[in-house]
Amino acid sequence: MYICPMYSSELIKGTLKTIVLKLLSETEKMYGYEITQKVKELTDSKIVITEGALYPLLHQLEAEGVVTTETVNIGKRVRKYYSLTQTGNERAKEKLYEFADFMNTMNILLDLKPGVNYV
Amino acid sequence: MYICPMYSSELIKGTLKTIVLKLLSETEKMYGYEITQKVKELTDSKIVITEGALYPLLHQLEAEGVVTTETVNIGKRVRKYYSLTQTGNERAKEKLYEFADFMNTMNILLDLKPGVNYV
DNA sequence: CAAATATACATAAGAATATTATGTATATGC
DNA sequence: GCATATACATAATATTCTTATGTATATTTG
Repeated sequence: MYICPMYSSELIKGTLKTIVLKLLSETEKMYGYEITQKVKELTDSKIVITEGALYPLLHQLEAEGVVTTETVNIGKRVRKYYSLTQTGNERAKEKLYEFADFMNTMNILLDLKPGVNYV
Repeated sequence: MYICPMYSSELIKGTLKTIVLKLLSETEKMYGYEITQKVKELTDSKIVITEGALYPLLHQLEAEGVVTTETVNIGKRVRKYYSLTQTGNERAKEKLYEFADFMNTMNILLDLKPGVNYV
């Protein structure tokens, strides 16, 4: 289920966890498929999360106690909701802060104009 | 030669090529060690490029015709200068444009205020 | 002047994170 | 009825980086 992402995959690498934590931090609970669709929608299909990357990450976050799960039956199908724990909320803030700082550093390094559209 | 980088390495992943191409695009020629020092200096040691990552990348870029090399003897030591080819200059522009666009997308996705300091 | 640190290259083993492919199954639109 | 969408999962592979190691010369400092 690969739909030509706009960016060379290198760039997206490493941002997935930050994206997932951010979305969960503002929506109480979300299920995997929902996350992929939300990201696709918000980025106009520029970033497309693959299942092979997302599900293992979610499982890892659960094992770390960052998220808890709740399985709901939708008709005969199963849906697995993820929500942040208290630890998860802190982790989300840390990750967002780190990313913002990283972007500042990259702006300086690459000499991009902060502010307006970088494009 | 690992000097605790400020960011979790995940984030830096994928940006190395962009950084190197950017530096080479504004300095005619640079050698590997010089690149590591310049990045350290410009980022206040927040981003530290390791040799194990840099040298293989430079070799790859040369193999792709993105850079050409010039070996200079400094005393009894060898220094290998890298400079962008014409193809390399275009590649650098593409990479920078892509990265700027990626940052915009991430700003929207993560709901960070564009403009001022993201921190 | 000896030892530590800095300069300068290179590569190999291993870890982390993603892609691609595959599998299973139900639901919906045409 | 068939294609597409929803919804999960995992395994094989690829990519990119860290860590470690190796070689060698130059400079600083106690």
